[in-house]
Amino acid sequence: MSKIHVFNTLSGKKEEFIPLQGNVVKMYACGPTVYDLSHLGHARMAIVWDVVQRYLRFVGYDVTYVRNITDVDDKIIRRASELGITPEKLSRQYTYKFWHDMQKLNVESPDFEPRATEFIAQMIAFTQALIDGGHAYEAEGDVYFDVASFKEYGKLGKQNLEQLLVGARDQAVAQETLAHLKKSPVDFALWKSADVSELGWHSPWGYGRPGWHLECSAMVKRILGETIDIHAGGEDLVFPHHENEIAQSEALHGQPMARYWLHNSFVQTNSEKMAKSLGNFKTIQDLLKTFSPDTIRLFILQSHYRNPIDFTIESLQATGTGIQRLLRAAAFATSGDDVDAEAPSAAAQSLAETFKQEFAEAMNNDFNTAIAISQLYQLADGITQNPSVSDKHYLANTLLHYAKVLGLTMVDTRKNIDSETGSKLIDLILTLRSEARARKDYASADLIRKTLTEIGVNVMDGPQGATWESV
RNA sequence: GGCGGCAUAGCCAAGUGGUAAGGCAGAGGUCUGCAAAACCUCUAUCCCCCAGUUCGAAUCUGGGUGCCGCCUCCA
Repeated sequence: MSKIHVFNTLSGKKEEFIPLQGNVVKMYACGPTVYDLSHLGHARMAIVWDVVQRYLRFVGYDVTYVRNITDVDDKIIRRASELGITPEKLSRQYTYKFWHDMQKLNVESPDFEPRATEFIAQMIAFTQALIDGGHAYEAEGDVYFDVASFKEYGKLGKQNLEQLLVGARDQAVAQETLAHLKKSPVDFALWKSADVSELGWHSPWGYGRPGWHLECSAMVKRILGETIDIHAGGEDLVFPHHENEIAQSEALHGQPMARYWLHNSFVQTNSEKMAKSLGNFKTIQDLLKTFSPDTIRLFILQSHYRNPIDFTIESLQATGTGIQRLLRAAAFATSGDDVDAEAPSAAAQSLAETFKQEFAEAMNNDFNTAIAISQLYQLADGITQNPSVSDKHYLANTLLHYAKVLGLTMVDTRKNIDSETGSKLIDLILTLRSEARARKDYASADLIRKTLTEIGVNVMDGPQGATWESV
């Protein structure tokens, strides 16, 4: 089997993936700031890194996966005061909603899901250590990171410090309030002072709150250690968020913060970034009203994670139609009773082997889920074309197994009728209809079919009688 | 202004030197009382434009054009 290669933002190249310690993989993904409902963009982040950690486990790595929740932030505070509730209440509310969305989308819970407010002590200690090491300074209750003290600043975002200073100078004019506190306009806050009436904590520099960038550095250090294998997140975090994390952590520890920096691209609408600030987003809650979790997941995984996805209802619908073929082929895994009596044929075993190789090849190549999914479709064709029941069963189990590596539930939602009574009623009606058909009373038969269609039940006449599915 | 990315059929989307995966839609067919579904078959002489390197390029180089992201909170 080929080796895993990943695109590392830090080097700008695809590199072979070699964890620091043998089989152990330490992975951290930046999660959401919980001040509003999660949208399709958050779903992409969660699903992409969910698949990466699932796959790494699948090939045998001992993975510790951490995804944080930012629950202290200016936006949370602002939003809470608009709503007249406490920031804690607001963030807790949206944390629960995020968890609910994740569960619906079949995103596995991370091994650790730290919330920033649980690690304030570590953040204060981190900041103090940076001050002691000469990498940070206090100014009127704020603490700033001294960018000039970290010579590699800009290496992740490929930013030139002089250019940044030019840009920052313009910013500084607009934000004079802070400018006088910083040694350099590009210095960023580790700790921000706050009024005691606001959300905050006591620190050696007075009452205040941690800076956003510091949160991740402190939590990574506390939970995973000084050097981790994979640090992941949305591409908008490359600069400045991850750049600043690197500056803080590497200035303090003198060693790489992460071996591989992986970034997912965005979901766009009309070729424009989907974002709360632009008001063009689709919430996960909303989408789940119309589309199945598998449809949403497949839609996201059909594109490579580093390419933008242009979201349209039409393309989601197209994905939903396509997934039916996968589900039908997978259904052979459970149908048939005495299927295990015969061993799969050599041809079927060979097909399965080829499939597994192609699947691994795709995933090993920077998690190319688009290719992996196309292999799923080809396997599905192989299943429907194979006349042998035992082969179908064997291949369908392979299909299911690998679909689940991608986090697809493969639950066929089409037979969802509210109750057993309802199902039995429909079965009864269809029995009556088939009697009508036997009498060549097609007017009655068509009336029944039309009426059932109207209430969302599709009737399909086949050689073995009629079957139905609820849509 | 600086940095980075993308441009492949009607739509979505893989492919980074060897002659265009896959999905949706479309066409034809099988089945059927009809329909739907299912299943089978077909569907880009060509990969934004120009020039170059090469036996050979969608893939590499140079130059254009268009679009997007980051540089400010953002997955």
